[in-house]
Amino acid sequence: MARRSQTETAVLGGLSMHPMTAYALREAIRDVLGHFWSESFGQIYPTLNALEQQGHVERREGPRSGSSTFVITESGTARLRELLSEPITAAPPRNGLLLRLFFGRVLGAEKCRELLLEAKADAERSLAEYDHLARTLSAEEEGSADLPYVLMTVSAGRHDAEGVLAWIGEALALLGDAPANDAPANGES
Amino acid sequence: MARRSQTETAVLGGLSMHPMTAYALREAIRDVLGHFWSESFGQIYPTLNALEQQGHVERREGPRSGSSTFVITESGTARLRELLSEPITAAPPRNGLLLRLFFGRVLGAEKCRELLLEAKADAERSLAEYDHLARTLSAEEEGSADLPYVLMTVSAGRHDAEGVLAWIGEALALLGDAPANDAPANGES
DNA sequence: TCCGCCATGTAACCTGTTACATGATTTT
DNA sequence: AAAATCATGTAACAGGTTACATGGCGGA
Repeated sequence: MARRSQTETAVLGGLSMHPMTAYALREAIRDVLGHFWSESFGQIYPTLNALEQQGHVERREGPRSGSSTFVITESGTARLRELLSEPITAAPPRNGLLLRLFFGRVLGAEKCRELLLEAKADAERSLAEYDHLARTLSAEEEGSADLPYVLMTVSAGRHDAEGVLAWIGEALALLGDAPANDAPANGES
Repeated sequence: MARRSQTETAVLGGLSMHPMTAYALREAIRDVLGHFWSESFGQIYPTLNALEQQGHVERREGPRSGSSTFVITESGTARLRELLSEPITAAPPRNGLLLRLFFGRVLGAEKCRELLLEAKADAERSLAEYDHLARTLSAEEEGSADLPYVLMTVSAGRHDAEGVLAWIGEALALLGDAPANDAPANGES
């Protein structure tokens, strides 16, 4: 089995967009793939060394003394294509919010409501970020062949956040929310 | 400290509903919390032993020779309440589908479309399961104080699946799929 | 009788995060 | 000159899965 399962994919994928240092790669992953992926230095550096030894990336002079810019090779691109074609290994689900709500009788309705309101604020913040991101990317990367794919992932985030918001409305209703500041009830159920 | 394990929470939570063996606990987690949580034997057994030593659960005669039924104690319930009140430790995001789509230019539009159609089928299957689950639970657990909380988590699953379906429609459009063979745009059902 | 499920546990093995150690370069 | 940022890497540890080892019990 693949040792560094999907880290290899993320690293090669990042370098497939343009060459960069390990440090920049991590920043790119954090800033651009952040809503759906993450990697830490502790994974990135060893993975890059392994990929270099396999000839999938090459080390070039970096922007500073002692730093290296990594460039993906032909074989690296082939390897990436291979990795992207492998079946998706889904992480076992672990949703801390739902775990708490499931045992809501023990936690208490009031705390549950608080959790839901927090989650609502988070989702709203995310939504705004996705909108901003979509606009920025559409402008900056206009015409790029990558753009539709990138926008697809942003769209996933938006729909997810919207789904969460819709759910929270329903969940608060299940908790028997009373406050009169709420929106009118919807017709169907 | 490093992020705490929520296994303790899940185990105490499970036992808070009713006493059972470690084996049954794992089955319950798989079958009932399955859409948003998972635990393996390798976690459950050591956790139960630790909880027993702390006096949070007690070991009783099990349904078979050599088996034990675990019962949550007063202090166990208090501990559970405490754990449920702790801040949620979110797992770093890792969505293998979005990772593949992001690098879709390398993978190729055709493969991307296939991935999306697979995901669509999954989401539709999930949706049906959630609907079935909601109906079954509403009937079986009618009047239970746990019911609204349980339904809340099912509702989360449903909204998530719906969000995925909505997203997939948009994503396929971004891929430049053929005309409107689908019926995506019109009102929610 | 034999198979499959209930039941308990452990050990090996990954995968991945965090903290640490180190230093160069840019900015203030 | 000090502080922030860029940059590289390692070691320790946490959290978790899988495979294995073991055995009782019920039904075909």
